[in-house]
Amino acid sequence: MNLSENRKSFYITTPIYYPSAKLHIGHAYCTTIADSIARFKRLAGYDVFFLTGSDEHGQKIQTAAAEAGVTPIEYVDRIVAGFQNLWERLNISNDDFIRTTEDRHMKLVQEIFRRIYDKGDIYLGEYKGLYCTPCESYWTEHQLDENGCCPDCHRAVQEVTEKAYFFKMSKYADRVLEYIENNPDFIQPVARRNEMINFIKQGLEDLCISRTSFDWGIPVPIDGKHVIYVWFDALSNYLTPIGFMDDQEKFNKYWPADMHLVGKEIVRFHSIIWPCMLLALDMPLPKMVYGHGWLVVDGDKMSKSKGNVVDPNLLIDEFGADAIRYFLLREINLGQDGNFSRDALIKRINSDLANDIGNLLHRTLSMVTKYRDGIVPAAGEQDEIGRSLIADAEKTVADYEKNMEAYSLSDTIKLVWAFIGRANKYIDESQPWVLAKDETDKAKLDTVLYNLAESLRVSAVLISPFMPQTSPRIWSQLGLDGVKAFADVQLDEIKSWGGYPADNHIGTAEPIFPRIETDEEKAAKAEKAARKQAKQAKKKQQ
RNA sequence: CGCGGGAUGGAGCAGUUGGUAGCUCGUCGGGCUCAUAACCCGAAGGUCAGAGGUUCAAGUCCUCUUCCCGCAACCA
Repeated sequence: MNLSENRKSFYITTPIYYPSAKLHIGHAYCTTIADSIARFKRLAGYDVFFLTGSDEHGQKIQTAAAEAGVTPIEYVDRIVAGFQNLWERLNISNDDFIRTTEDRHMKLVQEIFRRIYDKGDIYLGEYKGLYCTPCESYWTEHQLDENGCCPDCHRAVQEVTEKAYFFKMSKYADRVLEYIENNPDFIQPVARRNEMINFIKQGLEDLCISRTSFDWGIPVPIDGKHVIYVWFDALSNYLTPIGFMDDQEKFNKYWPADMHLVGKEIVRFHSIIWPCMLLALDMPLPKMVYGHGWLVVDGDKMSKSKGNVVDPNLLIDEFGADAIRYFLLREINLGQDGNFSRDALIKRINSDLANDIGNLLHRTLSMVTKYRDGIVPAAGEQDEIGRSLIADAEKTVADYEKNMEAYSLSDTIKLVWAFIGRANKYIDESQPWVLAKDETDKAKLDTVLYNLAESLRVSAVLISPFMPQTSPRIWSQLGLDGVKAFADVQLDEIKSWGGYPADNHIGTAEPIFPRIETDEEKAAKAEKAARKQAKQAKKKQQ
């Protein structure tokens, strides 16, 4: 019998991003969160499906492509290649990448349109909007500039009416409200949930789902003059790659989704419009919509006009993917806005990555080399300090799982780093350099070295959802490649102490995170060190 | 009174069902030398935006005020 048949499934999605421009650090943030959760779930033994993609239709794309002198599909092909490249560089482990321009998706959208139409929940009506003719765009009243004109070209807009298909969303408002109220965890965090409840209580209007003013979209199956407008096209992406049209078994395994991770500004679409659509299709609703916060840059909202948009590719070039991932996940509390700054990033890299875990690995390997010719000995009897370290490790793994199941990523990372700190302290407490001087302490030193190697093995596994590149490097330096490929390691394997094989030879040691020093920092550090040395020299003389 | 979020030691943040205010960085002092001028210990520093109220007890609940920030039917 195949064990995998019985595994619990877990389906997680990010929004599909709009390729009108390059992705920025905010997109990377969202996708990194989803990736870390997906990786954790796999580590914990779940059968995971992790989806991201791109939302490629609409007026904006059509216009941008025309300006660039290419066809819309040529235009999006190029930008979407950039998306995929970024995810590769960030080590995003998505199981599929959905593009709304793909055949498989267009067929699905037409199918659900037809089903809901046949049911009588779609009707032809009139869409009234404020239209800017030169820009060929509709605007809402709030989007207009201070003079009530087009926010792009600042010319007058006119109220225009066009025929459009509408989805009877109002019909499902009560049922969605009921679902939200009966499922406290459906919308996270709670602040967003309250907002949504309020919003529905104000009453829902029917939703306009087609346009005739542009044609870069999926044709309405019953009316060639119309293309399907945004929500039916975009939200339904979550159904396409898991077999809605062609693989019922797969579909049943993964639907309903366990988690739609979205930015806070689109919580409404995912927690109201999307459930209404699913109800019209007589389908189960997703278990959770999680609205994460936004990144502000040095305290300012990121925007093109401010020119402070952060390009994740440049950050990866400079600091590496894992450092960026670590910073985003550690520094920002899921669900709240968070601040991104270069200074804070460098501080985190130096203190947490270089000093704490990097140096723990380095000093451990160095002692194994120096005292035991590169072989991690079997542990002798554990003394009290050793036992406390072990107890700490086991508690850390248990708490880790609890926190990750609750999606408290930042708290989880703090827990792991508390353990790394504990291991560093263990070295000071047990003073291996003293033990090394006395042959009668041989067994004690063996135990210390073993405990450190094992602590690092545990740590490498714990950090792997967050830093998927770093873990295998630690694994390799610990000499574990020949024992087991890191990719096959499961969380269960660190739940009890002693998994590091005794008498194993370590690999080649090299710093995993070199410190990043600006010139000023270097100077300040040098000065401080000099002062300290002078003081110590003076003391010796006395 | 459109809806909502935030205001906590120099900086960035935690504070679960109300019960002596924590973390990281930085600063200062000490220890150690295996290590990436790293690591470990200790200290200083906050009347928790302001005012009032509930309570034996409030950063935590209620009211008001001030300031910042989102959303307001396609900016993650």
